[in-house]
Amino acid sequence: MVQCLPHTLDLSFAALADATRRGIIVRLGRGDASISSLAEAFQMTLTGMKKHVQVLERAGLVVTQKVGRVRTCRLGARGLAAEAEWIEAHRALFEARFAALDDIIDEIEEGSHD
Amino acid sequence: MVQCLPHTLDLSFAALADATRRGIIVRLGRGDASISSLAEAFQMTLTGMKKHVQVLERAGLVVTQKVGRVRTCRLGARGLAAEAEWIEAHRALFEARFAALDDIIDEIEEGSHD
DNA sequence: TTAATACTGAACCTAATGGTTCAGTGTTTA
DNA sequence: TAAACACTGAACCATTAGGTTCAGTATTAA
Repeated sequence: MVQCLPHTLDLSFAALADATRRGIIVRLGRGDASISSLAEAFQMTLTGMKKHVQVLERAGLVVTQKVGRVRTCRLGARGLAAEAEWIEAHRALFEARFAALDDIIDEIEEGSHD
Repeated sequence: MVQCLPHTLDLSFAALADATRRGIIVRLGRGDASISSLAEAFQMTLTGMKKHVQVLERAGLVVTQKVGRVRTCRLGARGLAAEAEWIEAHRALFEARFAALDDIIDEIEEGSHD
């Protein structure tokens, strides 16, 4: 279950690697928003915001729907489950490494007695 | 506590957005490794691997140390804590949104009775 | 029907990525 | 001391990212 298509994680981690896009996620968490309201909130052109939303959409983090002339953006159903799963699964690696390192340090300190 | 320097998350999420670099993390979880052994494992030039390691190092996910002619890479002490924290904190946003959406769907279905 | 709104697409710009090769430098080994 | 090894740095290349402007199109409001 830990194993998932690398492609998906590539897209979603890349999407999260930008402060504006993380801000968009936070904003959409408080309610759906149009492209233009997001553009205004983040002081950016419509075109620029549309690109950010597209990045989030390709990553599955946001879905959009156009009604009339307004495109409404909302958080995607996929959520952050896959990303949370990868990070949690690999956090253990770091901790295990440091447990091992601590043992080594203990050994060194016991050996030196300074 | 949830709020942290955007810069750090920018770097670490960007570092995680590449399958090779995620692979390096997994690999280092099984033990420290030199640049050249990583380069061989991932079928890449030394120079290419060094760049990946630098990206991970700038993100604080990996630390390196040069002894003699060998640079040894290991997992960084920072771990994935900040990234896990952001993702977990914002996972709730998605879920809350979908709880709200479910309510709306319930209302629509109760209204239509088809 | 005209004007304003909301988006879209193409084109452009600069900087960063992800890789390479090639020419070093310093370290070990024979 | 000479050869092999492990890395380093500069230069290059193609692609992508993150933004812009400008010129549309479609929708809504007056």
